[in-house]
Amino acid sequence: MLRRRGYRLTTQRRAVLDVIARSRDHLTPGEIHQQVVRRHPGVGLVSVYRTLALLADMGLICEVHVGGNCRSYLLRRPLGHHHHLVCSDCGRVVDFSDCDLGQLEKRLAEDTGYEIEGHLLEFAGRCPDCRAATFT
Amino acid sequence: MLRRRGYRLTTQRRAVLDVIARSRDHLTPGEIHQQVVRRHPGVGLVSVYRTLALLADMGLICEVHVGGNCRSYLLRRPLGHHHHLVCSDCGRVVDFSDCDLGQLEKRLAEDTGYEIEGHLLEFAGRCPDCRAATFT
DNA sequence: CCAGTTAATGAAAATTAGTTTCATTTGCAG
DNA sequence: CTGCAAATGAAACTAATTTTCATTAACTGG
Ligand SMILES: [Mn+2]
Ligand SMILES: [Mn+2]
Ligand SMILES: [Zn+2]
Ligand SMILES: [Zn+2]
Repeated sequence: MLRRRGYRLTTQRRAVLDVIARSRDHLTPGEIHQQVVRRHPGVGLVSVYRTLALLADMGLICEVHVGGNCRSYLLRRPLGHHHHLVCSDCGRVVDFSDCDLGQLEKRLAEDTGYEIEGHLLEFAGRCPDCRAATFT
Repeated sequence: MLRRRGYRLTTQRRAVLDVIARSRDHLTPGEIHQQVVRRHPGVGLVSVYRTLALLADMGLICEVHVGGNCRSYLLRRPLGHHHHLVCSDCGRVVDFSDCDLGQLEKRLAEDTGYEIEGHLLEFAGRCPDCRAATFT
């Protein structure tokens, strides 16, 4: 796949991909680097970052948004359970409450054996203002 | 609300909350600090961080998970559009593909005027293994 | 209102994460 | 093979976040 897009197939890229493919967990760049170095000492953390950017860009790896790593906050307007629709251009946020995921949640719980505790749902899009601005 | 939970109502906490409440955007700790300092010079960035942690903990503010700030990756197993169910204990990830949000997406688009481009959906829960481990 | 207690703060250092630069290496097309 | 551009690693650099600790100030009880 890398080749097909004109990227070179280097040992470091192989190694990073190998670690990610082997693991069932999600790993941070640091963790990936640690594992890479075991077999390939000398591989730099920089290359791990570069490879991850590349792979994410190509859609070969997924990001997981667990926990409070993401730092961007706003007031909780409706105080209860709700979700966000965020403008990908200006960042404006609209809240909404009806997500109706109970059906899906129940099925997932049955299929996987997980005891589901909650969910994160966010839509991204372009707000009316930003859309208008484009056609000016 | 702070008082009710036994926390002191300090000027810095007021200030942070005030900035967040005023703004319609989501703000990073740094941005919040900048605005706080305008009216209250001398307030430390540290306090902003501490206050944010507190408020998030109490559920008074929302996090927004936009963009690639979160660094945790795993191989994209099903290559197409899909979502994650993450164990909140050990981090194990299950992929699933049927999210059926078209209905909601359409309604949101109509109600808000946003041109919706995509969504992020993640469930959190405890995997069978971790659940079993509890009852040992 | 006042003093005492103790949670909360700010300065500074320490840690951690991520990016940039640049000389050197290496994959790969020819 | 050879040559060259892409990719790498070391190191410096920037930015974000946490820890430590002496000082301050919010609240409690009188
Ligand atoms: Mn919200
Ligand atoms: Mn996935
Ligand atoms: Zn917008
Ligand atoms: Zn688990």
